[in-house]
Amino acid sequence: MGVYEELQARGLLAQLTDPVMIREMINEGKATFYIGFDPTADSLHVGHFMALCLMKRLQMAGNRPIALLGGGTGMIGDPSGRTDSRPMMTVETIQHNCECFKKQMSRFIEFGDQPGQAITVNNADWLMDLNYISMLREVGTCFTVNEMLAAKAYKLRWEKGLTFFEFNYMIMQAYDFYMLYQKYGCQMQFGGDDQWSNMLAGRELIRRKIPGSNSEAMTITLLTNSEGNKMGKTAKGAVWLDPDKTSPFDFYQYWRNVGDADVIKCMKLLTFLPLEEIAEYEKKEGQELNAVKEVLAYELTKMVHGDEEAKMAQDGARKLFAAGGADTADLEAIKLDLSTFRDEQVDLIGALVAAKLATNRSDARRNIEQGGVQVDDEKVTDVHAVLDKEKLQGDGVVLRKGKKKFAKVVL
RNA sequence: GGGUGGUUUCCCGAGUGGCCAAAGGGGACAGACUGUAAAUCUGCUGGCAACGCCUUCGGUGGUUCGAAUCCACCACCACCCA
Repeated sequence: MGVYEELQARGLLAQLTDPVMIREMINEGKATFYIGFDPTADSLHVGHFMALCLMKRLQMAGNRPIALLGGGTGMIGDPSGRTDSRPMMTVETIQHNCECFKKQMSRFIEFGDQPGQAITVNNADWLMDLNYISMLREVGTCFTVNEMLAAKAYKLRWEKGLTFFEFNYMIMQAYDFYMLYQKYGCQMQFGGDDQWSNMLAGRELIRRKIPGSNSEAMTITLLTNSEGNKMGKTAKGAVWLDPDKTSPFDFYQYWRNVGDADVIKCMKLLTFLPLEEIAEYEKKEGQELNAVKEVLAYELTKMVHGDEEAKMAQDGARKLFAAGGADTADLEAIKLDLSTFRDEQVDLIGALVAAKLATNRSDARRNIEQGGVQVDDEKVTDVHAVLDKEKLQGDGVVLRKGKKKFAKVVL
């Protein structure tokens, strides 16, 4: 089975310009391809991770990846598939984010000068110095506004408006492909499915500028759950790959808690587990799926944070959610500052806030009133409850809010 | 450049002088049921030393016993016409 077939079997392929051609190119393992990453934040997230995995898969098949950092396109911001325009970033932020991306990427992809090794390029190198008039004459003539407006990716913007500024994004990305084609013989561009319009524009540009040229584009499925919503997002924001932004434990938990309907899909799309193994998991039903979710969470955490962190996250989670009560012995204790409490009394409300289990005192009070708070496995419903000082000075007290939030506090 | 409409709590969105900490929905959080899932049902959702007090309805100033609501100016946004 070639890479192409593997990708297909995993359900990764979304849209392709020429399936036969692409299949031949990537299976043979001699292709040079690129994937673009705009530095929209100081850490990669799950969506990027999928793209990196694709890179890795293709690299393992012998192809040469180019990771394109969008130091130039980041100056604009891709409006594709978005309802709102992106906030404008300063040059410093963009540079900083590019650095962060680079660092994280090198954990997954092998970069270097040897054949088969990946390279990074930054489109700021050619986009920033473009001259408006010569750009219009050189590239602007290759596109009609009619065509550009027809792009599905802008549909969401009909209501809220699309600025001319953002409208140009497509041209910039097209220009990237054109540049990489010339400089590196890069014949293929891959990316998320929301990039399709932009990728086609690039292909179009190459076709018009370079007679006899041939370039292809392919998109991979966006990671959505069974309800059609984007995965990798929580109420607090994205699930980041940076351990300082999303701890390995939270990362693990995110995948441990995916819906039943999404486990197998995630496994196929995100892990490198062999398809035969996944086929076995696919037979599981109901409660048995919990074991499959553990495998998924472990695998992903291992890839992103390493073996050790993955084991720790798994152990921690198992202990916390063990039947017959949580094992909280290993919880890291949070030291309380007595001077922040009144009358030298550690009230439960204050302790919950100090342990960050509640955002403020009102929130803590509500949770207590609703029976969501436990102190050392005892439900407490008295909002005026005070914690035992001797215990606090000894082993500490374990606070629990809801089913999944624990904290240990000591004095 | 001209015209019209708008800016409300995390988001959407009601509210056009007191009964407004502000309907309804979404989301979040908690409870029940469970499998650390989903669905469903219930509660809850500005803050505080909490049957009370304090701060909020784009900004500033004003009218009034009383303003999210009325007036003036400013800022921003949307749509239509050019």
